[in-house]
Amino acid sequence: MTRRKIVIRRIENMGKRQATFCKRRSGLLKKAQELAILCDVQVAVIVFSSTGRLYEYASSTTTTTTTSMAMASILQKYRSAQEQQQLLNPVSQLMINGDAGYWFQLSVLNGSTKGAACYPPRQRMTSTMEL
Amino acid sequence: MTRRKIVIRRIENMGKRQATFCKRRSGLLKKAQELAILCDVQVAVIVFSSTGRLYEYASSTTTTTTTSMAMASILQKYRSAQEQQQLLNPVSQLMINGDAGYWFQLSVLNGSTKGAACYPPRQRMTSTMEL
DNA sequence: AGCCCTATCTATAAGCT
DNA sequence: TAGCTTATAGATAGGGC
Repeated sequence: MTRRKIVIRRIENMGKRQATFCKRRSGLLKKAQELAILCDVQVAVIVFSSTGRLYEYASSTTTTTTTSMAMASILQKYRSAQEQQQLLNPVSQLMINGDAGYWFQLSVLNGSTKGAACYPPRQRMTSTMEL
Repeated sequence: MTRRKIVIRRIENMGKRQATFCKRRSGLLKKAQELAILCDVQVAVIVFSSTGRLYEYASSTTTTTTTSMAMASILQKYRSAQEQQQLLNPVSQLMINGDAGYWFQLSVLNGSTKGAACYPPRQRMTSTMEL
């Protein structure tokens, strides 16, 4: 982007990587806010540094007074959207929404269809789990 | 940014707003991916258009093979981080993590402190709810 | 670890299809 | 409504504190 063009791959030098992280992280959050304001849409961004530190942005509405509330609202909507998608095309993904409270399992095994849906989930399903 | 400088406020013209949304949305998702790769960090972006259409990006790991899984992983981590924050400073927020399975209610009413925590949640709490 | 500087690269507003 | 073009605004790599 600037004094020299760079290739998009992991920056090996730790100091440079940290410096770039600082700059680009702030740039990303700014862009997210601009998008939300300019286009009047809901935007959520979550970033975890390699040390586990959290940076976030969530566009707010009249009913969301804090970042956490705004984020919660968007994540709620995201979960709903994922459910819709799952219902429309149940076999497209073995697992969705690993962190949500809703679970749908639909799979074809040995020529017979087995299905299960429960809320709240009793057990997390993974792609390697035997059904 | 270009032929003319613009102010960051809602674009009133619907056609222009849609066009800008299309461009900036793709720009944001690209920047998110670049940040994740360059700096080797976890990044999640969720965007909902005004019509409710979902656009997303989630940096993947060796254990996340789909976008949904990658997103789930990051949202899981986000929820954990929010819990940590809440435990460190319980009164800082009335509600956190509205879409998660953990709930903490701590509030001061009429001079007396009332607290409650339950999992899984029996009822969603809002900022206007009587405790 | 975070700023400043600034040359350079990238994103994108307008306009047109 | 999604692309294409181009001039210009914005982001940022490298370098120095």
